Amino acid sequence: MTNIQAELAAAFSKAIAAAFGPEAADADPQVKWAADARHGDLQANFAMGLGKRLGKAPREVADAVVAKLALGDLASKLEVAGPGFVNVTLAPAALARLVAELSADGRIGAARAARSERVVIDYSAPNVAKEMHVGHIRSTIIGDALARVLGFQGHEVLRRNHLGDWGTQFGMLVEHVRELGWKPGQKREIGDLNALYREAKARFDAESDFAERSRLRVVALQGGDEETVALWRELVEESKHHFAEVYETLGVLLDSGDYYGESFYNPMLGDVAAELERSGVATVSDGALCLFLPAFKGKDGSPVPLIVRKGDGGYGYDTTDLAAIRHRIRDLKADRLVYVTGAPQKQHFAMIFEGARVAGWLSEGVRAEHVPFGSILGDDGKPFRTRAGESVRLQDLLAEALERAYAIVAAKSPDFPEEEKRAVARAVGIGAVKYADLSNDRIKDYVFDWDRMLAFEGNTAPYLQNAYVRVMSIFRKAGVEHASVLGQAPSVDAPEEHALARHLLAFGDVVEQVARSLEPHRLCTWLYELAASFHHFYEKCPVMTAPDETVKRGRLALCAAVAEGLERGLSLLGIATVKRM
RNA sequence: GCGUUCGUAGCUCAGCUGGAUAGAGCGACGGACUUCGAAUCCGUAGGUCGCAGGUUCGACUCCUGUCGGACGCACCA
Repeated sequence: MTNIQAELAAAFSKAIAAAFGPEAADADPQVKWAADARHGDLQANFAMGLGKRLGKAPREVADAVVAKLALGDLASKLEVAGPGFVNVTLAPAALARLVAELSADGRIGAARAARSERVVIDYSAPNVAKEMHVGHIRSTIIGDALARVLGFQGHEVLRRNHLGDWGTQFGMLVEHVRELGWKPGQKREIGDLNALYREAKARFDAESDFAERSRLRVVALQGGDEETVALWRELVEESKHHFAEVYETLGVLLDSGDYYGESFYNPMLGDVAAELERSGVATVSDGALCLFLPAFKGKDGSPVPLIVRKGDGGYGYDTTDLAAIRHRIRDLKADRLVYVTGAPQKQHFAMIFEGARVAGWLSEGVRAEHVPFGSILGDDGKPFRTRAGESVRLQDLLAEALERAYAIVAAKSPDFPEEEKRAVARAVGIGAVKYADLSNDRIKDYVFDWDRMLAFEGNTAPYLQNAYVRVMSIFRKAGVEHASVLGQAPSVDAPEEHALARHLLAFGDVVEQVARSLEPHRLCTWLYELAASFHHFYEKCPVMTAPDETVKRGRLALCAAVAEGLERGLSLLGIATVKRM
């Protein structure tokens, strides 16, 4: 499959070298998709910069390059405009051929990565014994989309769900359930783990002797005491069932094979500390083993360390994260490490990465990236909470999404069988929640608004799903399977057809952008523009009543490519499509 | 105090590694259904891109300063 942007860039580079010799050959041709249809399909913006460098007028430079340009039959029009932009309009035959190719290759023309990397992606990370709430939703949804996109590119994606399943709070929790009479291996209905946690916490704060027993219980847990460990394990297992339900509802890739909680790294902590101490990278300060990083300063201007080993001999999250990064680089041999956690943890991960570099684990050839995201706000601009001021349980949120979507489907399509109503409600409701989260630039906070995310207007999942439904409706009407016309030449003569075809060609570039920037909203923007462009076509270019059979076949072929684009694009975001709704 | 991050139309947001006259949706106003799904589409009005400098042929984009919001800064994740 040809990437038209890359192809043009190569042709321009050649022409630049031919026109101005080797000293100009390194100039970036700056081939981009034209933002405005009046400027053709793609534009090359090298002339202004190169003209400056060569001391020539930009338009002269552009003319000279265009004279050397060999595009074969790709372009129907080349023009030098404005200060020296070179506008390229794709030839109909070439455009039709390219769209036919991409509709049939199963990838909408997106290339597989030149080199398959092993990517460890860390996301979701709920806490055991606490229910998942909105705080976990962004990491889960964004991480899932990134895992899908990177996997689609042909990378080997290792999902890591860094569960909060270890630490001092488990001393408290295990002690509490033990005192409630729990015995390992008993059959029991656990019910509300959250409530157990709250009870334990309340006792911990109120009863000093319980607090003391809890501290001893932590020691027992860390020391491997059989009964303590067994009870802890049961609590963890129970939580995993809860997580699995949420992931099932949400439709994300995470499964039980992806659980690598903090406890997984626990056995490595001592060795990590020993290694850092032995190599002299970490030093003792105030009784704690610390890894000081001069670039990170605290309130008083003195360096803030990573605490490798606490003063009491225990280990905190710094050590766990150091152990995890060492393990992922040294043992898993990852090429790329991706951490999808909230923006407040930005400095923490910058320190972990710097610490890993100082320790000699993270070196050139391995990329470590934190993928920060903002918080979810209510319509009052404050953190999204229930009216009672509590954090919203993820289960409740998803249940409401399904309920609201079901009400819409029931109202619009009352004749659908019950089962289909539910299936559509699931695709639309869950899709709306995911898309609302993914379609904004992730670094920004975003305002949670049911009505907006479930609307059929604007940049929403229902709008995109509906566009897909309309495409499929055409095929239903035509009595043609959309898959049967994939690979056929589309009609690209009308301006709306041309624009739609051109937009499809950019998919591969968009996927690459998402994989590089780890910003899924770029794919959302492409999808929204695809749907909008399809609607323009839909208004102006009837398929069933096309002027002749050739145009009709060409329009069906174009529709099939659009269907592929919508379906594939949404699936990379973890969002389902339905054939009617 | 230091650092990170955000500030684009009344509201919610795009604007790709600086590129042409800054784009959408909602809301407002005005249109389009015996015609492939009107669950949609088209048009009009609406912005000194927080502010001030700077770099550049060219700045919403980069740099400096400044104002406003959010967040972070040693043994909790």
